[in-house]
Amino acid sequence: MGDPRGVVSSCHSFTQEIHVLLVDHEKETLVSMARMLEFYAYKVTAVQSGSTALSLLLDGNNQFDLVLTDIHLPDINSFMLLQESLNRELPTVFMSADEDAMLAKIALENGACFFLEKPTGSNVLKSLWQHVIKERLYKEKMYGKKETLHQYEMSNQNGIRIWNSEESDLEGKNDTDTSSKKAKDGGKKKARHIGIGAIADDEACESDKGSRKSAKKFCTEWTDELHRKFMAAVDHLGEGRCYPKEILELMNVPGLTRMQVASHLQKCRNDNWRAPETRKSNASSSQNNGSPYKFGSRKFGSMPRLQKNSSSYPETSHLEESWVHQTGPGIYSTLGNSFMGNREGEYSVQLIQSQAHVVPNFVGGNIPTHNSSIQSNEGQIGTHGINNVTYNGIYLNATSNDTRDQNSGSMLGKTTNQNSRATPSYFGNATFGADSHSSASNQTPIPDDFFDFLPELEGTHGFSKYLAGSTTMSYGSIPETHNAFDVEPIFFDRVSLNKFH
DNA sequence: CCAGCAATAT
DNA sequence: CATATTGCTG
Repeated sequence: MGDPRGVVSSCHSFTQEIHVLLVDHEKETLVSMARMLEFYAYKVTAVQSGSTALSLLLDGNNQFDLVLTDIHLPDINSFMLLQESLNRELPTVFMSADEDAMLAKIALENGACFFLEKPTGSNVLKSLWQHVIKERLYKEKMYGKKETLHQYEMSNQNGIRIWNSEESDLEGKNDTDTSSKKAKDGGKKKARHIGIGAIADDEACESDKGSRKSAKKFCTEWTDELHRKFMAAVDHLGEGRCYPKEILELMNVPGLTRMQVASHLQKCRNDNWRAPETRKSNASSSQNNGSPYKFGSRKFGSMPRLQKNSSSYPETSHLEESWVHQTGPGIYSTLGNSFMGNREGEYSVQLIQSQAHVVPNFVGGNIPTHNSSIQSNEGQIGTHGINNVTYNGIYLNATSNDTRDQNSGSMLGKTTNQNSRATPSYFGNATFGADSHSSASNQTPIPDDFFDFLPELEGTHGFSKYLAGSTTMSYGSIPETHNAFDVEPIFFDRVSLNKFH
């Protein structure tokens, strides 16, 4: 790792590199793809011949996470490779230079999880890791092994993790009886339970005795990152005026729920929260001592639900300093620095969380069985969807056409330090930021040039159309609930904490 | 409907 | 233990 180019890539937050077995007879393609993959922090083993690939697979010394191969291999039938790959439960991605839809279909039907057209855009490659995750999720669901995911979760700093509710609610609590209050049926059932979360040390959760597979409760760990965002939002809103809902919107963390924020807020108000690092040490003595996060008691305001006084709305001045005009992916937010910013003058202000939009999503994904609604390319791949964007401090409700993930060309030279990393996050059912229709008050037309700097989508989308039949398209809005594996890939490319020596 | 709080659950 | 959830009050 430690990508010398400082590239923010989607793999960085994994503990483990994703090891790709790349197979392509054509040398040029092989090399360029390998480079691209490495650029995105994959570990790559590139081979030109199918037989070599096969033997690598067979020998078992290599722990690949994903196989990416041209479907046309001169020496062997690529489906043999596929077969072997599937035997090892490796997600397998085929690619092909020619647009052979039939072949693509066959490949998908036979277990390939994706089918790409060559040449393949970097954005597609960048998102390949998601197939790995998806595969693991699938295994977890099938076999109930959680260990599979574990290693990936361990280092996810931002801490978004997926969980799919739906299976749990079947048995969990049907609320059958008593009809308490919730019984009003209505729309949302309890689909909301996603989990986001960061991993925490996790062992805490070993409580499952095996019987109830899905009873797990996932929590989000309030990592520094998350808390920083939280604090930034709080600061932005003003001490007396920080309500969970607004904080949530400002934080703009997919999957985070209002309740969670409220809970965290509650804790912070009581000064009961410690940063993860400072946790494990003795809680005994004066706890508030060494913690970097110690707020004056009245940092959050107790709850003056009053004055909407516009005049005293938080000065934007300090915010403007923190804008980061990054040409990176996606979205720009002002959040991020205020809390850490001044601490010991250690960090410069800046950073930003950019939320790059949807990447060619598991389109074409052929994860066995779950009927899920794989979203169609045409419909969803773009960014019709997540539309909460902060721009110059103003919430936009964008309905864009093409703010997709971009290649990182523009970030090449400038992103920076070893601290930069990306945190891919994925989730099952999530509540995104604000709901799109509520606060009309906050909305503002998008400046004409807002999307101008966003790169064009390049590359191929793969063959998702073959699944279109079973698809629920969702243009323009986030579906309320997702299927279990309907994972929305969202990248948080972030450059954070630029240390100023 | 939502914020806030406290207690309780996991 | 840290979070999530619930029940209650406004």
